[in-house]
Amino acid sequence: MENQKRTTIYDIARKLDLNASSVSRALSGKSNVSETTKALILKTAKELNYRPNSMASNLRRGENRTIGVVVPRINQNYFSNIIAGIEEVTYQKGYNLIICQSNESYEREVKCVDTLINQHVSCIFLSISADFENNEHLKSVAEHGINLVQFDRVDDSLDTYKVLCGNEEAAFEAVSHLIEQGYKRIALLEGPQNLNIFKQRKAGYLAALSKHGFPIIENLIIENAWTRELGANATKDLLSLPEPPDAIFASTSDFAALGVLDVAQSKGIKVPQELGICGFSNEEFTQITQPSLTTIDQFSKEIGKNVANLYFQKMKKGLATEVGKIVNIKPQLIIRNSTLKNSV
Amino acid sequence: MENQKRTTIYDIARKLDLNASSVSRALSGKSNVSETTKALILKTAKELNYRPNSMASNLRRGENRTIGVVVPRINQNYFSNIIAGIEEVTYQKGYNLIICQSNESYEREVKCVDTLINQHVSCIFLSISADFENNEHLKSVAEHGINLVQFDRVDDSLDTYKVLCGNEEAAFEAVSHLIEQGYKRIALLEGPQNLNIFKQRKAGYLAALSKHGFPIIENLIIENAWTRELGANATKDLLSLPEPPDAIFASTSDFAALGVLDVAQSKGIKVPQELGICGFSNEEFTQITQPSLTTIDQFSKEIGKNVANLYFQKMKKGLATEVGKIVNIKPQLIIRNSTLKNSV
DNA sequence: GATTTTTATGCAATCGATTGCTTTTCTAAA
DNA sequence: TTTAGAAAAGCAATCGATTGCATAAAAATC
Repeated sequence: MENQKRTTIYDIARKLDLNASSVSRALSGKSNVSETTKALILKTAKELNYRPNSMASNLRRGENRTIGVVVPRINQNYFSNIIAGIEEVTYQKGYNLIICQSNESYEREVKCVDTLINQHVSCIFLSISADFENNEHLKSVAEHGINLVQFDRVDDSLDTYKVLCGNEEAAFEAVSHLIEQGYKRIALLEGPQNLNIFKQRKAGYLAALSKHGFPIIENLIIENAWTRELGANATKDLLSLPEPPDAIFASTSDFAALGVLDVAQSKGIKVPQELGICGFSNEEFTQITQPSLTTIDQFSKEIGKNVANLYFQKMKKGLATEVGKIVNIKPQLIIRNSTLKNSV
Repeated sequence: MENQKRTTIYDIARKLDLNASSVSRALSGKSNVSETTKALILKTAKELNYRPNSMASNLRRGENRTIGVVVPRINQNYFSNIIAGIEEVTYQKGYNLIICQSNESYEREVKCVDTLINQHVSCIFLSISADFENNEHLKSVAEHGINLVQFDRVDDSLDTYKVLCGNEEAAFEAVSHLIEQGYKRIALLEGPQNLNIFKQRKAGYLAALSKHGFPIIENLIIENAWTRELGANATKDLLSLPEPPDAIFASTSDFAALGVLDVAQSKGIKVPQELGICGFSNEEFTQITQPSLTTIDQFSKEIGKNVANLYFQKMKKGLATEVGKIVNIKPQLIIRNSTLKNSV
């Protein structure tokens, strides 16, 4: 069963005493085949259970209707939603997706990109890994004539198409909201600063503080609190300060915010009255916690769609003007109970 | 930039005044090339920024180190974890993944399988869509000499490799647990019965009832309550019965269980004292709800790994004995507060 | 009926890498 | 120095589909 030969256009041609070229033309709907033979070819193709060999036609045409996607983690809500968004568009265009995950490892990211280059994909959609080192591999993509769309975590130094998520803006809004609610000492849980998204979020935080004339207190800024556990640890540290914060902006993720909530609850600290909490990403669970968590929705599926559309609508058509190379998906602050100090 | 030619083995051969076959042998590490020329070839390959064209070599070798995966939805925790598990194994074996989602549509599932067949993938890993109609497309996979591993939602009538999840067993355990906790009228939220996983869960429910001498009450079995909303609606109906249930087993998903909890809370019904709730899948949020939800963990990442290993360890090596064609991943009942009537 | 135009089909090269077979080159034994 | 045997390199076919060009057949025009 394994080694049976698949029928090729030659098999069809032989059976009908035709030339393979006619078969090819008939199957691809070209005009220069008579209706009768065309019908005959289609019929026997079906009879012989013929399937085109995309490897052969891709090779000949020098085009591969396939797009490679590289994300840090497939099974992270944010990314799997982006992929779903991408898939929605590419499927409808008849393109396949090859999906790779870098597992947040730079080395692996490079390998993924390499395979995709070898595969001759038409385009690569990529979001860089947490331990990003340099962009040689990304340059290499362009050198091999492959398009590149970066999204979310991008390398700014490269002039490629990008889909960004207004991180700074969102952080600014979130912190402003906390200030408006009357919180006075707002802490920040920040992510690895080699990723620009985290830099931007920090920048938004700082901008909001300074706009409202709040001092920047270094003690209230905690590095690398990315997970639930790290968020919890950071919170313990923060709350044992002589002057603890009255709000924590977990700019890394909702998971970190959940860690904050864990600690607050175990210490009997009232949220939002004594402690405001704001997360980032609008994970499903944020509306289920008690109290529900204020967070930022990034419209991940939208991002995915935009990434794919950027390729199909701009790059592929050669509309490579400098205008519109960067798309910004404005995130939205979702205000929930965990920061509504005023309304309680 | 788009239309630059990529360097081929011929370019390398020409530059070194060699034949392409030597270049090919050198690059693929074959023995019959002298060490000196080999080194020379490797050097110039690097200089010319050479990348092998997998389309060409796949075509020639008649083998594509690529595996196709078809799932109902990419962005569903359960499936994205399975994919992550699959990817872990396939990556390490140097295989690529082409990922497709059927969006629970039979028509689309067929199309996905078709493209994968055209792509000449080595194997297809598939979980069938909710509106499954027939298995013609799956038969067709085998007819084209492509391996098939079904997982989770499988078509039993086909003799393929399978990874199953002990649904009946799990449901049996869950319902037995409810009975042990003293619940007397246990309702079932069931999923579309054309998917055998839901049939099996129902069977487990019925078996547990009958083992403990409980009557089967048709009114307490609600069809097709798959989402949070449908789960909520079903709960409203159930609770307005003259003799309402004192426990609800949401065999469809944790989302349905969440819908149950929503209604219970809005009606002021105490969980678990007045109403026990059990979900299915161990979604992240189930440990966050108040009370936390009893559910069933399916070890989705494990399932993915097993699917991939089944292919690499058994099928590929031709160990296609009838033994071991089916792997069962035993799920685990996670008991949380939503069903602990006794301990309160 | 002859000629031009259109349409249908065939031929052969091509995409890039692989591989069985042959030829050349080198090494080592006689 | 000759020669058997091994190693290295070349030749050419192949994988399956596509496509420009040539030829044959049919249709349209005069």
